[in-house]
Amino acid sequence: MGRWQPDACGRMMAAALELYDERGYDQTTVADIAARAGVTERTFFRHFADKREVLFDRENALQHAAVDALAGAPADDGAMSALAAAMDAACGVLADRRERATRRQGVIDAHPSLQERELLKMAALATALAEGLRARGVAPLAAGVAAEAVVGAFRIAFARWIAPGEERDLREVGRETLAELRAVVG
Amino acid sequence: MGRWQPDACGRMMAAALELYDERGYDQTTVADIAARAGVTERTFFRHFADKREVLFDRENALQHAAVDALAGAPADDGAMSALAAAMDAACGVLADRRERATRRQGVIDAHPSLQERELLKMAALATALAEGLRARGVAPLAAGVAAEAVVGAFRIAFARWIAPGEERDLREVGRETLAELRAVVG
DNA sequence: GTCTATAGTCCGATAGAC
DNA sequence: GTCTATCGGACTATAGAC
Repeated sequence: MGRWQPDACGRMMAAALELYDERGYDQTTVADIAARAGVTERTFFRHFADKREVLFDRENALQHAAVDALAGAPADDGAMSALAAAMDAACGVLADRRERATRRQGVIDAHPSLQERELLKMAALATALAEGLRARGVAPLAAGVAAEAVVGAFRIAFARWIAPGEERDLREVGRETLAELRAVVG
Repeated sequence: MGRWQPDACGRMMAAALELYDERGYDQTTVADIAARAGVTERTFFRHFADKREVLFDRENALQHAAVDALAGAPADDGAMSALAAAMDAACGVLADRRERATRRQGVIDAHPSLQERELLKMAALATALAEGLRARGVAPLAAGVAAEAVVGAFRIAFARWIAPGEERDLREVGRETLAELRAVVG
């Protein structure tokens, strides 16, 4: 065992979520987070680009799962079928973390800066999915609008899933939301 | 004539766009903008919440035009027809400002912070349109997914419109993009 | 690990319009 | 007088530079 406690990154992420939740984002300084995680301020900024980024998965597990599922969908599936598989995969990543996802989203919803960062991540997801569709031979314009629509549906499905009283699995809510998208747009 | 030159707000917005364009967002300080506009730093922050906000219309003309058009659509129009009217109205607001819109978007595309802010504005637009649809009697879930999809289409239409070589009116590009959305999702 | 620039806030003061 | 807009300076924290 080395000089430092292991998993400084994970400790900072946990400390940040706790503090943002307890006393609010504005009332929490990076120094507070670093102190609770047992590191220095400098270490925080070596791991995370800014105070917001600590709330977001640096591995981008959600995006990778979605993009992989898209690429793995049967070649003769249409754009929407492939996107449905991607959405299912994305939902699967979060499905067993409802508790933590709810707390995290509460923090994000409470501060516009955090909402902005989340929207940027979602936009990156849409861009990646559109790229994946084009790689499957979908026309560029169709790929763009379909990816945007499905990511929008994902955001809504997620919001419904963490709402009080919702008991279903995220994948089920996602499928229902996607069906609604087809119904209302088509 | 008073002690101050009129339209300090407009001068700051113009100065900011010029400076962000000329030397980049990071290389421009609020003091630079204030100096070029002939005001002090303090005055800048009285008008704009932060350094990013100066690039965004405080009147929210786009959102108002879209929401008004949505409310004014025939009562027996479905969600997508009403949203098409809203999109057309939104396109109309920008249609005769292609030059300025292109320059502004170039600045935004060059910096993630500005993209985040823009995405927040778009999310607000989607929320407002979803609310407008619910007021028209559209079911909440359908209203949400339809509004998200159409705002996504609007963003793509806008990007295509300002692309080099595109000669058509934004409204025409918008209608085509919306048709593509219906085709690929339905 | 230290140092610094700059974003952004808070206090109050002041000058003009009405 | 009230109302609104500008200005001055001090202050903290973020974020990047050295």
